[in-house]
Amino acid sequence: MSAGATKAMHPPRRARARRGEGEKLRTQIVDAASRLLVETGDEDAVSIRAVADAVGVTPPSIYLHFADKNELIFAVCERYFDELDRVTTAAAAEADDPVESLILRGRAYVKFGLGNPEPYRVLFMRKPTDTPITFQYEKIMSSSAFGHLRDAVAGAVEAGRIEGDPMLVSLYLWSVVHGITSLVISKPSFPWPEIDGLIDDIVRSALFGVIRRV
Amino acid sequence: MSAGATKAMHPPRRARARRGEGEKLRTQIVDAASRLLVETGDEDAVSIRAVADAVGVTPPSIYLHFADKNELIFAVCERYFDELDRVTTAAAAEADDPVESLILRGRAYVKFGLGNPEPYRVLFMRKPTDTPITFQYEKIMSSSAFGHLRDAVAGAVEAGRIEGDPMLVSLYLWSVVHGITSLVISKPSFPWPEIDGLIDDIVRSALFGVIRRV
DNA sequence: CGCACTAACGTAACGGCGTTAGGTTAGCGC
DNA sequence: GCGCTAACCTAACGCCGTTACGTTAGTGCG
Repeated sequence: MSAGATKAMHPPRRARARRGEGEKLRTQIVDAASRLLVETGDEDAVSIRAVADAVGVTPPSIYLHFADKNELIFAVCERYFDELDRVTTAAAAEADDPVESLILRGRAYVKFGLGNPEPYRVLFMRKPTDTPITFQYEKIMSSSAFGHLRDAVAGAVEAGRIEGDPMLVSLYLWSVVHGITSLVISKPSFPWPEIDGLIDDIVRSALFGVIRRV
Repeated sequence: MSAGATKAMHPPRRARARRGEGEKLRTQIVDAASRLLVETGDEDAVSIRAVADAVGVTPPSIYLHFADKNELIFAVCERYFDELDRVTTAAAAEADDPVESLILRGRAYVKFGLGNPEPYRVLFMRKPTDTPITFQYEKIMSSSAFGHLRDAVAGAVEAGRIEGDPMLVSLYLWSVVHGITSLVISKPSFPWPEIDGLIDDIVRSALFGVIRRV
């Protein structure tokens, strides 16, 4: 498979942390892993050994702060969870109309995913056996991103602009934006039409399916 | 990570094939890999060594017929490509109405994906760098499954039942069914509502967004 | 019948990976 | 100044994909 990116590029051995400051290593590990992920754009390049090298520490030291490799990778990608919420919330605020606001929110979701493909893949396209259980349920359900979507949909329903159960409609809209996002991530060489137009088209068609007719 | 499933379960050494029958090994390899994939339900259990063991041959012999591991795994999953077309085509034939037929087709797509999660993951949810280029473009574009969808959409447009460019609408519908499929595959522990109802709800809402109003 | 040729494999090894058992060092309290 | 323990390191296991190269056995030919 051959994934390794940087090799044998030991920075100077990290100085041992002082007593009571053992947690400093944890953030240094996450920072290094995060840097590796964005620089290589390849999850496989973020190996325990590569991260340890980047921090200036030996591989087993990683396990002082993470149970296994997955825990580390998800610790890195968890940061993108919050940013996804920030980005979609900001986009949704650009329109007053509830439906138009949902459209902007959907577009922002897709563009964020396409702009951060590897974190998105880890968070939303992974095999469940390689996904910590909290990232299958609570972390999503209680995430601001999903909560804000549900609130927005519920608001649009109350305003009489959208029909249906807010939860079902939210899952529907999530499916749509996740669908195009993950397809483009997985098949970038597919002859997609102009991407911005496609996204707009898809999101609008999707919302048109649950809109309240006059 | 620890993926290995069966270990040291050598079946008797395979007898060498006769002259001119070297291709027999290839199908035996694909068969064994396919069996491993469905039995374990885990792509990682399909290692070169495990497949070689199952066939009764040594690991390097795999490379007589496959350039690398990905080529083998996709050779296995390619079979599901055809079955996906068969299943969706059969489902679509159950209704005369073009729109209702598309709904049935969509539901069949999702259920097939959920029924074969690992092959679906390999075919449609993988990292592009681990996906043979032909599976990003030609194999999909020229696949009967996608072609039949486009034909069905085009027919519905000509019949005046659906609005829009057939290609764009097809990509839209594909995004929707792939979206819910991949989400459920990736997050099976998410508190989904009753799944059959959800699928039907989503597919109907999606088609409602491109239907022609009277 | 025997022999060279080559198709159809096998042997041995390289460098990587995640992970674990157990040892070592250094700062702080007493 | 001394023991305790937090904060690491050493060494290794067993797996992985992949490669260079050696071996065996059918088969057409003389």
